[in-house]
Amino acid sequence: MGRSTSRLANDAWEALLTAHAVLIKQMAATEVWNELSMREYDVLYTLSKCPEPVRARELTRHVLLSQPALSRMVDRLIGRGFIARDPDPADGRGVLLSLTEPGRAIQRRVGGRHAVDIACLVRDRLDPAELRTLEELCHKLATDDNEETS
Amino acid sequence: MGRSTSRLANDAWEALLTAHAVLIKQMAATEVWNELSMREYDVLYTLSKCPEPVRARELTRHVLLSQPALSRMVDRLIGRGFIARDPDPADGRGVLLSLTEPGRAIQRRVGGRHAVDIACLVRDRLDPAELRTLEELCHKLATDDNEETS
DNA sequence: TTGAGATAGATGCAAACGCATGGATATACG
DNA sequence: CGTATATCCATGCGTTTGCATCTATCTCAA
Repeated sequence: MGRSTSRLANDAWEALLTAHAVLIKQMAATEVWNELSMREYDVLYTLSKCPEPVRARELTRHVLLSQPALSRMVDRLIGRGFIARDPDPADGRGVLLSLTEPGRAIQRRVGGRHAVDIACLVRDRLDPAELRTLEELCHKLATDDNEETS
Repeated sequence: MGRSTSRLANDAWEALLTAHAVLIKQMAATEVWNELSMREYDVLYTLSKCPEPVRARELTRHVLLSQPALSRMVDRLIGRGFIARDPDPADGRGVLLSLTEPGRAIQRRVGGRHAVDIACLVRDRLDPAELRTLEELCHKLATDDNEETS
């Protein structure tokens, strides 16, 4: 008590930032990322959760990359045969991105190994109830107010 | 209920990752970063919390940058007059980094504006009790087990 | 229908990154 | 004391990033 709401918000954000940095560093140190960098995995993982092909613009919103950076990363992932890019029949400007079978396979393989690391790093520090609470709070935090009306 | 602990851990981590990405993107879109990029601010902010000069190695641990990337960022920040680099009298290999007065000034200025953004983005979504809980859970998460014995 | 403005994605280019490595100093051990 | 090994930071180099900009397409109003 005594801390203003603003101070509380900043302290919580800094704690989240620190937790993110610490865990990312520890995860980056594992042997999981030999065939796929974390950023590349992030793109494939996001795609893997989309039942249908997605617009590149949509992907940019969910991945921490600028639009040109994503565009070129897509080029590279296409070159490696992991994703496909097709014109959007509903919008001549847009492209639709989707995982190929090899792309889905490598995402599953890397994702499986990564999930083990996550569990090892997180399980020792938070119990199930805390994990659920953290998940709920982060979901609230991630609520994009401009996205609700869609 | 029904989700295994591993599943819980992965879901919580994904939620944290998403919250981080969403908020970072929204913060990056503000006018705060004209004179200092977020990564540069991160370095200056970390330095600002150190009462004494810090070793570069120590800074690398707290900032999400590789050692060479930090080394060069330090070069640039020195060139702009924001930080100072001196040899460590206790260890001929090491360097000690510290904020200069202009560096402290710009960190305070940018930090002040940034804090307003943080408060605006976070306050609407979590109440004070939730903020405190989130901070506590993130602190637990960030506990580096290899750092306790120092 | 057409012309102005908005939006999607690609590309040129300089800046910044990570990996591998090098030179210098500290530490451990015979 | 001397040599092997580890640690710290800087630098070479190829890759990736972000900013600005370009082209193409869509939207909407006159």
